[in-house]
Amino acid sequence: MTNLLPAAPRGRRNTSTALALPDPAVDKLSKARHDAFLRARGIDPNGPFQLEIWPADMREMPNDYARSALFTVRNKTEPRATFETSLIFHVQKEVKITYTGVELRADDDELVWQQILDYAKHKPLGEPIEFNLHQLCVDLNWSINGRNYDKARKSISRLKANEVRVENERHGRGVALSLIREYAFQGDGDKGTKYQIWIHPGLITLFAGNTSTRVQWEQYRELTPLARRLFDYFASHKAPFPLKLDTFKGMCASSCSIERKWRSMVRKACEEIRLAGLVKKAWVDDDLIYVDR
DNA sequence: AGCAAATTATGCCGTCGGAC
DNA sequence: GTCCGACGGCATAATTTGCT
Repeated sequence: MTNLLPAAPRGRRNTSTALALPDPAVDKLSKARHDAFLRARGIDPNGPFQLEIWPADMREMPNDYARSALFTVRNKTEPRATFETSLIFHVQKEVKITYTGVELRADDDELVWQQILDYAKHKPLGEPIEFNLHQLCVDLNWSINGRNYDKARKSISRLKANEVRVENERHGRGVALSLIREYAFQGDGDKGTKYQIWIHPGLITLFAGNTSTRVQWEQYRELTPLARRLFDYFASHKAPFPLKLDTFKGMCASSCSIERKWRSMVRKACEEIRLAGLVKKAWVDDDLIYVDR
């Protein structure tokens, strides 16, 4: 569905490799460790970096994001919060994510970003990708109307206006980047529909090796936000440990204050991912969420 | 009048609180 | 546990308005 994009330039038609290492103050030791990390995963640390081309019916997300509260689930009556270098909840203690910007929700931002990455996979990271809002809405299965165009515009703007800092021991160094590095559009900001987007090459760190998760897009994009986050967790593990109800609540940054209510919502989400055919079985027992894939 | 665009009405959805 | 309602976003239908 990305036929408005040119075919992937596979060759080594290089843009400046200086782009590849944007951090001016990176010390040699940390760079060496990071280079080794990339090399060990078959990636030339000098770039150019390109996402692996996953199948057209799938989308991909870094595990470090999938298991964190970067994308939240809250009632839409609750206004989006603003964060400034706030520590974002993460299931694993050894991963530290610090976020600055407007709260991103699983309801829209998560899907929009995944779709944009799908456009981006055809080119080396750092090169502009082009699409229009009609295409985006079709790919998200959002109906084509002005409101959804506006929703997409706002989402793109939120994805641009943030800083996500990920520190994971395994990476060899931390990365701080914005989910969208830069974008341009044609025409009026409120009405433009043709977009150009640049993704930061540093994002490759989060995808390097076996550190990201692929999901069946058709089913995934239809999930309710809560079910989507639940599946994010299960999908990102080969053999998922049972997840504590409370941990999952942290992962969603939910503001639900009634324990029983939370339990019942999660049970519904379990049923939903089962019905979607994404898992064999998912259930809540005592304070744990189990899955059978 | 004839048509399309704009506006309004109606009903559904997901999260969350609360009643029983 | 089930059920219902508030809330605001959304789709769709029904209706009005504006233009030629």
